[in-house]
Amino acid sequence: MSDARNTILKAASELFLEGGTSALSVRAISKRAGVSTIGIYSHFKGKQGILDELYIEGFEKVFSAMDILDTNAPVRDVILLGIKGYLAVAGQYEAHYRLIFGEGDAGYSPSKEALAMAEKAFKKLVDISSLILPEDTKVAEKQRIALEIWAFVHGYVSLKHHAISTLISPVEWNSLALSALATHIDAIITKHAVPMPK
Amino acid sequence: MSDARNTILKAASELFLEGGTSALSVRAISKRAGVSTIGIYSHFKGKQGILDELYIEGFEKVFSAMDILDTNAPVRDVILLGIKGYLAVAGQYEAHYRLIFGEGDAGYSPSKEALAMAEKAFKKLVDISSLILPEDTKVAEKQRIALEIWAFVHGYVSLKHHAISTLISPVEWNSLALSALATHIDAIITKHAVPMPK
DNA sequence: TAGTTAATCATAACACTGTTATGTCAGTCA
DNA sequence: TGACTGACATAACAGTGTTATGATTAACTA
Repeated sequence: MSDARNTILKAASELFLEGGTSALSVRAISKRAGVSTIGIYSHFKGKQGILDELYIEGFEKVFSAMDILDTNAPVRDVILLGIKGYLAVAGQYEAHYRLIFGEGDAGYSPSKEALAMAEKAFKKLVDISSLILPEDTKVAEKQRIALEIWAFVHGYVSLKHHAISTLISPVEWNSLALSALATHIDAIITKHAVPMPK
Repeated sequence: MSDARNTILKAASELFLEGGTSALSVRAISKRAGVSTIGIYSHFKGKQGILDELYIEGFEKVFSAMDILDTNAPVRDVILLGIKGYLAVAGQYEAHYRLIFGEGDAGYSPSKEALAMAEKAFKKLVDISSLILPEDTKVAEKQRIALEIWAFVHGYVSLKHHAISTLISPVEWNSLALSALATHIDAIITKHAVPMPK
């Protein structure tokens, strides 16, 4: 019953990792999975359904990469560790990452379930980001800071995917991102520092 | 001679602004331009050629948006003005922006001419970014800072395009980006400040 | 047990995509 | 005049996602 489903999903995931979205045609998936094209439609909601699964798969990777809350290092280093994990996942699962941010297949828009996964990951990011903020910080402000960090990190990843990346010296993008983020996080910390009581 | 060329290009640009990449099929362009599909291939290098023109068009918009060097305001404000222009262009020409950053049509990769335009724009960004750095700063360091700013701004724009944008309060994304960038630029300035002579 | 119902699968087709082979026609140049 | 080059049109090819049609199988029900 769910045997064919897993076979299809495995075939899709493999093709996706190998050749990205361009290698992910319905016929290619069904061929590798050893089923007919109609199988994609009886077990999933067509190609949209397949992409949804991969979208969720990608966010799960990101989610687990940020799983570093239970260390007792300085908060600054904890966050940088989370960013490092994010960058690693983005590099290792580039096709998934591109899909998540619309660089994979124009015309795909995530379903409700896929969006729920994205929301879950963002909440985790908010939790991590909150570590550098005073406890009584409002939720909106916490989200603002989390968005700030996310935008910065994602900006590096996305620029790296851009064709212009060849123009820039082949230095490690990840270390560039990490040092820039370190600077910015320090700026956030000092800005939100509890003022000394008079 | 170049009459048909302009007609085709105009039709393509209109379709692109109206419906993005999904509305930009070779047949749709030729139909609106009143020519045969083969016209796209005799006047351009197929769809790739059309996308190249739009890619360059997009970078030209970005380029001119950063055209604020000749003001004599504080450098910090000059840069923020450039960023404001960048954000405005990104919002107004979303389809172009998505195309530039691979969110438009997977499988498209810019030609040499298109990349040259991108390089030109990046150099301008480096020039602007250099305003907050000491004059004797090395080129590599200037590029590093420019990349930093670009990544941050682009990160906001790209996240705004992401489906998760609905999760976040509908506050103006641009003002969020501007305030975050202001914080970061201040951090850069203080970090690169010429140390007081002992 | 017999009959109905639902899900799975295969074949083939439809409408769409970018691209191109073929052929026509007009203009240019030697 | 004759040869050639470029623009144009028609139609086709190979690919895409999707679905209508029909066959087979499994499960549940009367």
